[in-house]
Amino acid sequence: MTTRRGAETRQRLLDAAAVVFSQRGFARSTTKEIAEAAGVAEGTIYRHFADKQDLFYATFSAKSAITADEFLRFPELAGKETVRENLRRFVSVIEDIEQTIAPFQASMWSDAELAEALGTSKRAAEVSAAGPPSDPLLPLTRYLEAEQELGRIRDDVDCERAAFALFAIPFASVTLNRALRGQMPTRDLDMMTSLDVVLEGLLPQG
Amino acid sequence: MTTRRGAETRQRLLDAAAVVFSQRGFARSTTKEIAEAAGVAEGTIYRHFADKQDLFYATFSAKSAITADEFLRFPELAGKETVRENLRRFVSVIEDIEQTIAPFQASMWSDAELAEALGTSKRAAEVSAAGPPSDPLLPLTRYLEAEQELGRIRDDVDCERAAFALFAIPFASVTLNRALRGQMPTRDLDMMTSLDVVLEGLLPQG
Amino acid sequence: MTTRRGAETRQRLLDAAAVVFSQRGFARSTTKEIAEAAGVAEGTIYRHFADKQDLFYATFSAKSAITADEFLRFPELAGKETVRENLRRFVSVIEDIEQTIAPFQASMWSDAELAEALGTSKRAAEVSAAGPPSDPLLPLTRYLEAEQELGRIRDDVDCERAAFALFAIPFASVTLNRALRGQMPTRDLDMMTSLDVVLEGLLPQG
Amino acid sequence: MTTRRGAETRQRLLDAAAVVFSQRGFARSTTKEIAEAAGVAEGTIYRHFADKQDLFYATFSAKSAITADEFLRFPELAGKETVRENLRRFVSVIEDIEQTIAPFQASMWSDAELAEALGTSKRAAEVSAAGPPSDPLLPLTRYLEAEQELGRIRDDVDCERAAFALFAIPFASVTLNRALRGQMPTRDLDMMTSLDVVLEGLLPQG
DNA sequence: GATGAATGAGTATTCATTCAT
DNA sequence: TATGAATGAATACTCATTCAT
Repeated sequence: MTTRRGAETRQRLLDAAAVVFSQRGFARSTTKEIAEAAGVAEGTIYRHFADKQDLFYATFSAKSAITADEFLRFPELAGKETVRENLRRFVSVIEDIEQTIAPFQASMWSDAELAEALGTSKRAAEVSAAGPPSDPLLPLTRYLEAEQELGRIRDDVDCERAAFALFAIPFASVTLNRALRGQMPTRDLDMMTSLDVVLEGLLPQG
Repeated sequence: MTTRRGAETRQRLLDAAAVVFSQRGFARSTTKEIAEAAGVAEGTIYRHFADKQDLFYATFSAKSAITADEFLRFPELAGKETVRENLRRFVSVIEDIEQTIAPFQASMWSDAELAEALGTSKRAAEVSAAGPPSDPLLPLTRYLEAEQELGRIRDDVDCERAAFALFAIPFASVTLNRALRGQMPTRDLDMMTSLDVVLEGLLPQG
Repeated sequence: MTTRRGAETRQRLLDAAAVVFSQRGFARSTTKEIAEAAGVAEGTIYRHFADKQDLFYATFSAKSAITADEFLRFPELAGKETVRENLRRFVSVIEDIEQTIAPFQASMWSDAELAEALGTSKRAAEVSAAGPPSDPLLPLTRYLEAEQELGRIRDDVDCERAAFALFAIPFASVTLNRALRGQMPTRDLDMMTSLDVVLEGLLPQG
Repeated sequence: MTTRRGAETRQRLLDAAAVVFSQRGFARSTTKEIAEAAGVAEGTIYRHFADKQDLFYATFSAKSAITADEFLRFPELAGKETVRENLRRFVSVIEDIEQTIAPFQASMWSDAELAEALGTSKRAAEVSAAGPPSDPLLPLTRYLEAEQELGRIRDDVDCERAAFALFAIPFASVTLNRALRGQMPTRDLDMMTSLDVVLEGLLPQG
C-alpha cells in the first residue's frame, strides 16, 4: 500500500530528475545529484524506481504524457478556420512538445544501448502509450488528408510526405536552437515564416 | 617534431575514435575501448591528445572537414541545370553530412557541458573552421538568392527561411531514422518526395 | 506483554529466517528477503530481535534445541541391543543434527567476527544451553565408557578419542555432501560402512 | 606482455587476499581492505583479477596447488615402513592441507551461490587441476588397496569406506578446532590417538 | 504491534589520467 | 614514442536500521 508521503517523494524525484537529465544528459547525471535536487537520500531513489534507467524512462514518460492529448485531436480541426491557421497551431504544439522531450531524446540518440534498452524495458509500453512522440506524423497526415478531401489542399500533394516536411520544421528548429545555445548568437530560426514557404511553394506558378 | 610513426598512430586513433564515439556516444565510450580499437596502448592517447574531450573534438573536426568543400560550392550552381535538380543534390549532400556527424552532435545535444566546453577549447577554432556543420544554411541561402535573381524562384520567397525549411528535411530524416533504429519498423521517410512538397507548396493556386 | 499475535509473528520470522540463512548463509541473507518470506514488513523484525545477528542466533538456537533431547539420552542405552546397533543409531542422529545446523555453522566458520560475537552476545547462554551442538562428544564418550565397563568394548580403547572418530564420520559426511552439491556427481559417502571399519577396531575380538 | 612489477603486485594481492579472506570470509572481506593489506590502490585489483570472486578463486587455487604433490604420492608408499607410520603421515598431511584451505571452503559451504559460481567459472579448471582438495580420497583409497594386496590390511576391509573414515578424522579435527577457536578452551582433539582406534579395525589381528 | 517509507554509510567496480620503464 | 601498470576519485546500487503513522 502506497502512502501519501511515498507518492509525494516519488513526484519530487520525477521533477528533480527531469531537470538534471535535461541539463546533463543521462550519462553525466548522477543519482547523487538527483537525490540532492529532490531533497531525499540517495537510497530513496531505489524505493521508487528499479534503477537509474528506470527513473529516466519514468521521467521521460511523465513528460510525454502531458501533451499527448492536444496531439491526437489534430484531425478534428479539418475544415475549421484556415489551413494556415491550423498548421501554425500544429507546428507550435509540436515545437512545445519537442522543447520538452528533446533533451531526453538526445540522450537516447547518442547512446544506442540506452535507446535499445527502452525498447525492451517494462516501461516501454508506458512510454509508447504516451503516444505522440513515437509517431507524431500520423495525426498530422490524417488532418492533411481530411483537408485534401475538402479541397483546401492541392490534390497532387502526398499528405504523408507533406506531414513530414511540416514536422521537420519545428523539430529542426528546437534541436538546432538547443545545439547552438551559447555557441553562437542564438539566431532566430523563424519557424513560422519557414512554414509559409512550405504552404506556398518555392517555384514560380504556371 | 612529429615522426611518420607518430602521425600514423594519431590517424589510427582518430579513425578508431570515430567508430567508437559514433556507436556509444561520448559518455559511454572508454579510452580503453578506443585504444584497443586503434591497436595501441591506453597511455598513447595522451601523447597525441590532451584528454578524452580533445580527442572527441579532433575526431569531430576531422569528420566535418571532409565534406566541407561540397558545401561551400552550392552558390556556384545557380542557373545551371534545374532548380529541382540542384536542390535534390543539396539535400542529398546535407543528408550525407548529417549521417556522418549526427552521432557526434547527439552527444553534445545531450550534454550541455560538453557542448559548452567545445566553445572554449583550443579546438573550437579548428572545428568551426571546418565550417559548414556550424552553419549549413548560409551557402544554401546564397544559392536561393542567386536563383531568385535569375527568376527561377518566386520573388516573394524569404530565402533564409526557405533554406531552413529545406535543411530541416534531411536533418530530421537522419535524426529520426537514427532514433527509430530498431524501435519501430524503419519507416522510409522519403525525403525527396517531401522536398517536392516544399517546391510546389501545399495550398491550391490562385 | 507478549500477545498471541506477537508470538505468531515471531515464530514466522524464525521459520523464514531458518530457510533463508540455510540457503544463502548469514552474509548474503537480507532482512528484506527474510521479511518477505515471513510475510511481514521489514521493520517488524526489529520488534522481535535486536538486529540481524540476534535473529541469526535465535534461529540457530531454536534449531539446535529441537534435537537436544535425543542426544543427551545416549548413555542410557548402554547394555541394550548390540553396540553396533546403538552406534549406528547415534551416528544417524548426529547426521540429522548436523544436516540441520551445518548451514549455520558454516556461516560462523567462515566469519571469525560472527563466531566471536556469539560468544559475547546475550544469546550465548541460550545457544549453549541447547547443549549438544557445542559438545556432541560428551554423551557419546559416556556411552562408550559405560559399554567398556560392561565388556562390550575393548579395554584398551580410549573412549574419548573413539567418540571423536565416530563423530567425525557423520560430521565429514554431511559437510562434504553439502560442499560437493552440484560440483561433482554426488558420491555416496556411505557412512554406515565407514562406521563398520571403526567398529572392528572397537569391538572385542573373537 | 606482463612486466616484473605487474607479477609482483599480483603476488602481493594474492597474499593479502589469502589473509583477509581467511579471517573474514568471502562476504565480509572488502576489496578496500585487501588493497590496503597489499599496499596498492583498490583499482589495481581489477587489473589483475576480473572481480572479487575471481580473486577469491585465484587465491584458493594458489593455496591448493602448493600441497598438491605430496598428496598424489600416497600410493607409492605402499609396502614401505609400517602401515601405522604411513597413515599417521597421511593424516598429518591432510590436516595441513585442510588447515590451509578450510577458511576458503567454509565461505563456499555457507554460500551456495559462491560455490556454484566456482563450478562455472573459468578458474574452475585451474582449481580442480590443483587436484587433491576436490578429491582427497582417491590417493588414500589407492594406497589402502595396495597394502591390502600385500596383506598388511585385513581382507574384509572396504578400502574406499576406510579411506573416508581416515579422512574424516583430520577433516573434523581442523574444522572443529577452527569453530571452537575462542569459544571454548581449545580442546586438544588428539587426532593421532583417534587414528589408532581406526587402525585396530584395519590391521590384521595377531 | 505492525507497517512502509526513508536513511546513509558502505560496496564493488569503472575509468580517465599519470608515471616509470 | 610507446607501453602497461597503477592510481583514486567517482558512481550506481545495497541493505541493516530507524522513524513517523
